[in-house]
Amino acid sequence: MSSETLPKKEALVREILERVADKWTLLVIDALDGEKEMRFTRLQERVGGVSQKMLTRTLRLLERDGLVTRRVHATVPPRVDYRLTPLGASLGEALCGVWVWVGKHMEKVERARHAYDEKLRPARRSRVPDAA
Amino acid sequence: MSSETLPKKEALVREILERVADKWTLLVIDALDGEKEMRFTRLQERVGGVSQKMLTRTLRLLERDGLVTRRVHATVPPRVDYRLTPLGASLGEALCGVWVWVGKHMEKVERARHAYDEKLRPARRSRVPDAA
DNA sequence: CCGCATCCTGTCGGATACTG
DNA sequence: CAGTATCCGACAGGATGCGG
Repeated sequence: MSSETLPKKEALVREILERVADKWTLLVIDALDGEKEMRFTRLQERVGGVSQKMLTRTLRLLERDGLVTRRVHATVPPRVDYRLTPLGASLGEALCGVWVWVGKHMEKVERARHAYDEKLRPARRSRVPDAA
Repeated sequence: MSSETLPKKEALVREILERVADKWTLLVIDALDGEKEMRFTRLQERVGGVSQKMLTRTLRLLERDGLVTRRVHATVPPRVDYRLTPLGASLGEALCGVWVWVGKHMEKVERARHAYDEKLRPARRSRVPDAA
């Protein structure tokens, strides 16, 4: 954890964090995790709700970062298989802790939210800036 | 890890993940982690690069989720202290694995990126959709 | 089937100015 | 100091249509 690292490394850490912390990346890694290989369409089903545009983009970036491999079969109709690299799988492991946390504590979070929202019921609603 | 949960729980997990996975939340949790309490401005310095608007919003959402407490001192000039709740600290622990991963593997990621970018040098640049 | 190109919208998020 | 209010540009990301 923690902070005072060299600004160079610091910047890179942040960049990678922001890369991984987008809307779909974690879900794609999760979907791929534990499987040998998966086709594009199957992956899209497993993730659920992702457009093919975003799935494609997400997979390309993961491929670029060396976390996922992309294998194109020269068949017709085309078939493309994705799988985690060892590096990607190791990230999956690291993320596992977060998944466990969410599964374990999400009800507390839900209760906290309701309590928070209740408390400012009558008067000025929404202390969260830019919220509707 | 993994998938086949009830769609209800599944949705909540995803929502919380998406909440945590924004540009600043992880960095704020990290900055707060291990400290007892921190003032708004100090926090802003530690995170680095965050506008007060985004810091405020991020903190409000964390407060709503029960991960952070907000204490206003009725002094002049005003003073507001933020700190992680036990729940927030436990999330910090879960995230620790991700931090460690990034610190450990980011050089491999960098090398993978360069290799990827090199490989499609001459012809059609950028296989990543919507990239410049 | 996979994925690229285009269009279009909402939201994210920075800059700035103002208040208690 | 710790916000709030406003403006605005940039981009994430969905929908659709085409192409190999």
